[in-house]
Amino acid sequence: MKLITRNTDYAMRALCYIAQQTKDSVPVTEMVKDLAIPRPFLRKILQTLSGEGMLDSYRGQGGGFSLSLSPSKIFITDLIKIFQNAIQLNECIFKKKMCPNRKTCLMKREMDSIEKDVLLRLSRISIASLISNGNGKRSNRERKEGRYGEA
Amino acid sequence: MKLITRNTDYAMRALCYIAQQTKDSVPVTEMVKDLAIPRPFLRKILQTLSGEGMLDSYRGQGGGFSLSLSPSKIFITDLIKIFQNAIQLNECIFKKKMCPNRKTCLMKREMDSIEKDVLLRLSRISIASLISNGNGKRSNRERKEGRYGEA
DNA sequence: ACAAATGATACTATGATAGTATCATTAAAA
DNA sequence: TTTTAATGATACTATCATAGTATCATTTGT
Repeated sequence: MKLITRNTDYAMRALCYIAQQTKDSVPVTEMVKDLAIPRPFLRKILQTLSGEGMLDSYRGQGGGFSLSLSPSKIFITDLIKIFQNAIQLNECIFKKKMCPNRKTCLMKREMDSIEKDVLLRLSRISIASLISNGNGKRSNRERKEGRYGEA
Repeated sequence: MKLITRNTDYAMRALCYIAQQTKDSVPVTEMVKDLAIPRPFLRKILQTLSGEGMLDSYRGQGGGFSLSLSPSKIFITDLIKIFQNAIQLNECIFKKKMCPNRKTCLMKREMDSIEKDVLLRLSRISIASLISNGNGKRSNRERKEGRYGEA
């Protein structure tokens, strides 16, 4: 019963990471050093994000990836849509077989409502809201301390 | 991204079914006729429910299963606990690596909160609330109409 | 030319979920 | 007392989404 898969998880981390860099573009090699993500997997994920228009990519030496959108305009639900087939918590498990005296069974109604609520809440979490100072750039102090603190 | 697995789903249906019968005990053979669940799978599920103290079982000819508890005291979260290892929607995916300037990252806080809310809501759905008249017994009219209506 | 990057794409591995199979035991009924 | 219809226990197999790997082609700065 997981809400977020690795794909989505890693994508979030990578986007946060890129958002926090000052460079024009960030190569995979650099991300792999800081984020604990297998290189080929991360590569695939970034390619997907690039294909989906969330990242701009630059080939060749000195190339890498940069955000196509402002960190405040990238939401977790966007990533879930890309990496997790269905955002469907239920699929009318009773298929009209149960709850004979109701137009729509309580189960389905509740599940639909829960799902709607979960998605609404996830849709409010942006990349910007996940990084420290919220402006998408990492402060010098943060950069100097290296990696991400254990706090 | 499923909240409810087949195990849980089938268990719910079976419990609803049993709750709606007037007999003292309901054999698998009978359930299989009405519910669209593979017999050996349903058997396994019922055995589990029996082992967990949610069903009483009677062996031998004329045997079967009956509810150990009132339908109003059996909740979906009970079944999820039995059949779905973790009721955990997230597992602190950032593992303290992100959100350097916060004691607890927004992501984790939000996910925990969402999870709590989902579970609270699921914990309110009882077997009784899923069956038509709520008293755990099927009316004669309902029984006569056979199966479960498409309404 | 070389090195360092992404693009495209096919492949493998793992694990949870889903489902099957079989033999043993019980108990009512013929 | 034998048969039959039920559950108990338990081991096995199948499927599928998730997770991850591998490789060759292309681009581009030095």
